[in-house]
This record gives sequence, structure tokens and C-alpha cells, in this order.
Amino acid sequence: MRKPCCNKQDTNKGAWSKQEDQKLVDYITKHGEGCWRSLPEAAGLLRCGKSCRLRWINYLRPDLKRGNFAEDEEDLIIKLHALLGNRWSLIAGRLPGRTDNEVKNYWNSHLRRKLINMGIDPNNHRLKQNLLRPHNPPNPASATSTGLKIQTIQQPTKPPVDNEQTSDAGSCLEDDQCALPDLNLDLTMSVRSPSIAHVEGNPKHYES
DNA sequence: AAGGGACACAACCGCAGAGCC
DNA sequence: AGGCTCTGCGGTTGTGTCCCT
Repeated sequence: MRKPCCNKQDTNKGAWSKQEDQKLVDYITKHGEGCWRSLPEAAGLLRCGKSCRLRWINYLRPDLKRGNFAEDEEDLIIKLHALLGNRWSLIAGRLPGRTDNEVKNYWNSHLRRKLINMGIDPNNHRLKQNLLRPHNPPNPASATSTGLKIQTIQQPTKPPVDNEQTSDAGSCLEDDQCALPDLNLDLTMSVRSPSIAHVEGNPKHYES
């Protein structure tokens, strides 16, 4: 049995107060991101290290963009999701100033629905079978307000069962064909640290 | 104006991988 | 080699806000 990450009785949970935020920012500004486990005590916070890390990464980091996603960011998320599936940290790594949590939330609340409305299965980025019927074409080339071009593809003579098996990760990396055949993304970042993108030209410690 | 449902987003939880001893 | 700790990730939940009736 794994030890809990902290003594839950002694830690606060739920929304962060302004004072807590300030303590965390002050501490990291002075000392940088160090050992998250010991940070709360050192910073005078009644939080577990995990909670501090999440708060910093998703909300307090000074290089965060926040605000609405631009259309090109939306397109990039959709394309990257088609390739990578739910690897939110990798996707976020290609979007400077965005966090994996933010991307994940945006996907779940906006983009998923958007794709569904366009007749695209958000799990595998294929046009839904019933919409491929000749009488009900989904107007693919102009279907999106984001400028994303979705091309109708001829489904190979693959049994539908295959779809189920390959879509569990939400990625069509292994698929021969995909709803986004025009993708030409440089994915050489596959070995990049998710946090590198926003650190490029920026030291690990955000303030010195 | 009030109530209820839908939506958006912050935060938590549990798991897995990496590194260290 | 194996166990332990720490960190990071993805899934899920909780809560506040908005919108519709």
C-alpha cells in the first residue's frame, strides 16, 4: 500500500486563497521549483506538494497565456489530438503558455462537442459512418469555422470491429488512414519534455 | 425573480515511470 | 535486483457561473 502523499488531516483542500497563492509565488520566486514534497512546509503552506505543483503549473506560472484559445490553437489541438490521442501534456507542449489541464478542459468542453457537431468522432477523428452516406454529406471542406479542413475519406474494407480496437487511445497513429490526411506536423518533439516548449529561451526558474 | 439544467474550469485522485539507495 | 520516493500524467469530480424556462 502506497503511502499517502501527505497527511490529509493537516492539509487544506479545495480552492486556493489569495494568501496561499501569494505564499507559493513568493517561495518559488525566491527559491525556484525544488522538491515539491518539502515545498509546502518551507513555504508555510498547509497543502500537499502535489497540490502546490498543480496550482503553480496550471494557474500561477507567470508565462501562462490564459484566456480564450485562438483559432490556430484550436486547429493545432485538434490535429495533435488526432495524432497523439489524449496525451495532453504533449499537446500542451506545442502550445506555448498553455497547460495540459487547460487543453484537456478545453477539449472536453469545447472541441469534443464541436467535432461531434461536425459529424466527426472525437475519439478517432473519423467522420461518422452514417454521415458518409451519399444522401447526407457533411460538407467536409467547409465544415469548420476554425478553418480546419476535414476531408471525406473512403473507408477501407476494414471490419468495423477494428475501429473499436484502435480507438481506445483516441489516436490514429497506427491507422493507415485518418480523417486528417493532410497533416504534416513536425513531431520531432516526441522526446521533448512537455515543459520545454514554454521554457525555450527561458530558464527553469522563472524569476531570478 | 427564481429554479433548474448546462457549461466551464479549478482541483483532486490514483496510477505509472524514473531515479535513487 | 528490488524496494522506496518523488514527480508527472490523465481521468474524474466539485463548484461556481451562465442561460433558459
